This record gives sequence, structure tokens and C-alpha cells, in this order.
Amino acid sequence: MKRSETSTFPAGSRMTVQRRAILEQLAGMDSHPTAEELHRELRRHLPHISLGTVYRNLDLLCRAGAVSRLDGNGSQVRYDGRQEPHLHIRCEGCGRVDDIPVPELPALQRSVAGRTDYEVRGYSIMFEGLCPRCRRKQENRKDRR
Amino acid sequence: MKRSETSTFPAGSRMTVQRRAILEQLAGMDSHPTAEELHRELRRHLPHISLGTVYRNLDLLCRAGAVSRLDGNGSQVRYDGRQEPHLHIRCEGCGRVDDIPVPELPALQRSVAGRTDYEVRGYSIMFEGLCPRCRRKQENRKDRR
DNA sequence: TTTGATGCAAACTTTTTGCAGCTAC
DNA sequence: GTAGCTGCAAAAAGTTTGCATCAAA
Repeated sequence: MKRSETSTFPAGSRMTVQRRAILEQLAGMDSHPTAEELHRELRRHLPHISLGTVYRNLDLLCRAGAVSRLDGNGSQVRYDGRQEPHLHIRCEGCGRVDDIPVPELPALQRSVAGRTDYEVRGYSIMFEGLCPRCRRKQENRKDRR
Repeated sequence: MKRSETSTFPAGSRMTVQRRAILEQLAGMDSHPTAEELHRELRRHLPHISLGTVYRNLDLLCRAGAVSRLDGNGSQVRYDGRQEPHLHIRCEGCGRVDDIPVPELPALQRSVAGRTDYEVRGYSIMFEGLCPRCRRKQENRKDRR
């Protein structure tokens, strides 16, 4: 989710080896990993890091505004370390999620704020479609028939 | 999720008492119920309808395009029977989800389609904020301090 | 030294699934 | 009569949590 407000890292929290690794791993991946994917990658250098620790840190980082949570049609939540306003598109074929930068998002947010009595704080936009690779696969399947 | 394509009800599927009830119940609720809320309501007239049946039907109706699935920051999925292009806003205080009609959505979809190699099929937009009631609650809490 | 964080495993919540019997067509 | 659908219950999938121990500040 994109947040309009700026938020601070929780006071009194400690920078542990695991927390730093999670932050760096997230920053270094341009995909949008699930907690389990992240855990699998992290274990290559920290073989004993637990899935619970990954979840606890992701939760803390989300609340701190350093990471956003991408819920979508999948069953698992995905996490995103980027902060600039952008939206997401999920492939219905393989489940991958890509970023799309779109300049009209701030205008959309203003428009929404003007049409509701809610205090608008942020948003999460997920498009759905077929990625180029899955499009090709589908074409091939059609041709074979 | 809003779909751009028109979709047909699955061929060979049967209109059972339970399926009709689910469709009618969804159409009659302007909230966006979870599977469990729907199940609870449905049981008032069909005391033996099972949660599994509700899930199976919601899944079928989603694939048919008659219903859309609202994933958001909550743990449970919510379902929406409306078909016109609109977006959603979830209250961070109480979890309720409201609709907001926004005229710029088709333009946004065109813009996205022009910026990606995906075949764009639909979208799901969730804003986050505080509903008027929860805003008031928060104000009161501040005043008391 | 203090207390926030971790690893582990168990618990929990939500959703899916197998199966025998039922019913729409 | 056929095969799609149902209720029930068990299983699966994903996430959270309790607790003893560890380690950052």
C-alpha cells in the first residue's frame, strides 16, 4: 500500500542481523516476494532464520511504512519495498507481480478524496492480466488445437 | 475485480436452491460480505447450507464474472456483486468497505494498458482510510488526553 | 544489565477438498 | 438416468503466538 503520510521506524527497536538481512534482501529483489520466498532466500545465508521472524519483521516494517503489503487474488500476501507511487499487475497465468509507474495516481487520489467522507490515507491498486510469457503459452495452445 | 470482457455463466452448470440464494443474498446486500458473513445470513433461510458450498459457489461466480473478489489488507476475502466500474475504500478502524464511483477509471485502465506488455484484463483498487464514524472516535480519544 | 528479538513448535484462521448421497435437467 | 451439486468433516495453506533463550544497546 502506498502511504501518503511519512512514518518513523519504531522507537526502541533493535537492528538485528536478521532484520538487516530482511531489509537488504527486500531491497535487492525487484520481484515482490511472499514471506516464504523471502525466507527461502534468506536461509541461504542465515540457515536458521525462522519463518516466524520473517513474518514478525515484515509486520513491523509494514507498520513503520518501510514496506507495503500486496494482497491480491492470490492466497499469499506479497511484500514490496518500493516507496514511489506505482501500481501492480498480477499475471493470472503464473502469479508474478510487476510494477507499473503511472503518473495519474496522485490525481486519482485527490479525486477519490473529494468523493468520500473518509479520511483517505493510502491506496493499493492491482491490475490483472496475462504476462507476455503466459500470452505466448496460450497462443501456442490455441495453435495446437 | 472489475472485468473488461463479458463472460458467460459456465455451460452445464445447474441453478440449485443454494446457488440462487447466494446470488440473491449478494445482490441484496450493499455491504461486501466475507464468505462467513454470507453463510451466516444464508443460514437464516437455509439452515443446512454449508460453508463449503458458499465457497464453491463464490469461486464459480467469480470465474464467471458475476461477482468480484476484494482482497485487501484484511485476512478474509470479501465479495462484491456490483458490476459497474467503481473502487473500494476500507476503514482501517473497523474494517468496513465502501464503494466509490470514480469516472476516471476507464482512462486509468487505458493508460496502464499503454505502459505494459501484459494483456490487461481487469483491476481491483482498494483505498485505505478512516470512515467518518472512526474519525469521530479518534477525535474523542484525542480530546480526552 | 535490560528488554527487544529470535528459533522452534504449537495453535489458529481461512479456504479447499474427498466422498457418499442428492437433485436439476 | 447422468453428472453436477451438496453437506459434512477432514485436510491444507498461510499466518500468528507462547515461551525459553539470546543478544543489541
